Amino acid sequence: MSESDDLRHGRGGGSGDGELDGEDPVAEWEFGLPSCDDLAPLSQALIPPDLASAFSIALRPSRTAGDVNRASRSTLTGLRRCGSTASSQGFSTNDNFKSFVDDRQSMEVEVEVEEGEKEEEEEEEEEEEEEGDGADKSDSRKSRRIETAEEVDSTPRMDDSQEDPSEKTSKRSRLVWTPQLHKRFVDVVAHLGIKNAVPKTIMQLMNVEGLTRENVASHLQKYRLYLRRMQGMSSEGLSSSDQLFTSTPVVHSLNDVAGSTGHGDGQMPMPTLMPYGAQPPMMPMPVYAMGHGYGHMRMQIGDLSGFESNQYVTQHRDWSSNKYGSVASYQQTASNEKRF
DNA sequence: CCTGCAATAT
DNA sequence: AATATTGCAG
Repeated sequence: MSESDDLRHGRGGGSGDGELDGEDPVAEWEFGLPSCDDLAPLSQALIPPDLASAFSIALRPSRTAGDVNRASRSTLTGLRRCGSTASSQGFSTNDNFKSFVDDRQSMEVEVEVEEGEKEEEEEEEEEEEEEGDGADKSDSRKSRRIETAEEVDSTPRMDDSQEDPSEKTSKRSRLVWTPQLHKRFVDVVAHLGIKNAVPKTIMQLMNVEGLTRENVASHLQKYRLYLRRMQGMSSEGLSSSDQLFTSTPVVHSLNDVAGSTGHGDGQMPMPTLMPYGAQPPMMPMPVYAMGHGYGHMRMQIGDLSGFESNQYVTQHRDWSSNKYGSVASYQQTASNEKRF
């Protein structure tokens, strides 16, 4: 109990905290999220033409405007949530948020159907780095379900009969934290800094339709536990005094210290301190690390500063159907939080 | 009211 | 097993 205090930095009280009210965080939020970079060209075929032809796969015209548009027709639904919550907290920064919000349906949550089994989830997210020079990268990746028909429709599916996208009263089934969703979560958290990384704010910044504060809170709780473990281990071997100094380069408390730790790359934010080979036998944190079938743990960078494009070296195309355009670019000023 | 966290439920 | 809920303390 007492130990948990380090995480709570008294922000509760009342909403007022002054921190949120300020413009600082808000300003940073603007570029906070991944967007253009991730923008995986939906209109782009997932498989190279040559490869496709090699397998006699007919490349469909690709999902262009049509499909994309289809996937994004549920517009302002996201606004309702953001709007209401925002106002309740005095978030009048709509202008800034607008960037995200405006993009509305940036990402739909996926819901698990309890009785019905789970069909395939989203597609893959292969490591499409642009190593260019490397060239030794054969495309012999795993050619998974290549033609996953439409995927992202929109609006979370409820278990079966409960459909009331309007508002509450609808029992959202369990939310499935897909790697994409988690990534978004991590990105937001990482760039919010421990100070503002609270459920409500995270939820708002993630701007995922259907995401509730509870969803985030629950996930956040788990995420924190995970981080704690990591930190605990890494600092364990070192002199305990380091902890006292809180100057440990690691993600000391969450990821506010060196903004660099944030975002892994879809995986967990690995503290820069931990050697890649030093991974514990098995870290429980499935969803992100490998979750369902995404067992590839590619590099876990760990440093990268920021939100720039760096983090996506390994994988792009994330929240599939969303066209971020306005948000544009979190410049790199993203020195993000910390300080203060 | 909101957060964080453990325990507990599904 | 992964999430959701609940209860409690701040």
